[in-house]
Amino acid sequence: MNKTELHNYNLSLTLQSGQTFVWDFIDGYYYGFTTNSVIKLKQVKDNLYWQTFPESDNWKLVKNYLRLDTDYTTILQRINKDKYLNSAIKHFPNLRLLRQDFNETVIAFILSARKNIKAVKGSLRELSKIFGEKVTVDNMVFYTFPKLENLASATLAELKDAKIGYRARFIKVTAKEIFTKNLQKTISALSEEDARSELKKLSGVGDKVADCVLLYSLGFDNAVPLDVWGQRFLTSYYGLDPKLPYAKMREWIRDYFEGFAGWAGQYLFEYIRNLKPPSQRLVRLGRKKSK
DNA sequence: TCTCAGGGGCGAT
DNA sequence: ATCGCCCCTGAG
Repeated sequence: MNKTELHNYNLSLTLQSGQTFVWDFIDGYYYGFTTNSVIKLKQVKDNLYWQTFPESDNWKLVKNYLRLDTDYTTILQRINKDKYLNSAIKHFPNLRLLRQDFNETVIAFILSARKNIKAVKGSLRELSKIFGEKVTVDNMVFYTFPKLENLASATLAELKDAKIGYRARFIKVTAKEIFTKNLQKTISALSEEDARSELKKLSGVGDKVADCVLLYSLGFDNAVPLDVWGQRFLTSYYGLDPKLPYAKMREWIRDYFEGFAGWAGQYLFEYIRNLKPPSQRLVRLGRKKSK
């Protein structure tokens, strides 16, 4: 494998942090699938061992994905402004944000609606198995992330084989929309506000999913996906009214963290999900009875 | 076997 | 702005 230096980067934590669903930890290595490649990674202290398949040695892909061109130290200083962030940073040192492919991010987070992380991972692997391309690495079979044109031309029944339920229609319509209009290119060139607006026109994409794409793919550090957990830390830690609409909550946290709310949100997300302080009762959010 | 929530979004009102 | 519903899974 190739080897390069890697500083202030917790690869394991980052790849398991819920911003991505495509990585598996097998025999000491992380294997992740993307549109054209499977990536194999391992961190040993300040070194990164890496390889790509079937095209080998694609450093550009790895470097871009891991978002190594980031002034992490400065960002940490900016967001470390209260006891919650201070504690989160201590518990989850060197947690980073990735820069994932646009198409992959849109598809993955459309799937995440009303699904848990494990279920999203399962569905993505099913879709890849059905619509991706087989790649054998270390005598194991992986499948590349499905291309949009394949998802767009699939039948709803085929898509539903991936256990994605009502999201099948969203995936099909949005894949076709992005592919035919080349939206990856046009949206990538927009400002954060305009990009959010365009993203929300896509089927299955609302505020939360749009913010995921803005932060995890397009690199807008101040975009914050406020899922149920985000709304919980805002109400539990910072005293926001649970009834505040999404846009108001977003406005508050963006104002508070001044430019890097996305990073702060990622730390707080890990913190509240994994530590769950016993003193704090989790707020129940907007679940209606369903029969 | 049953209940419940899961990193929401859509469409009707 | 609010509300019922959407399909399915994993956990308890």
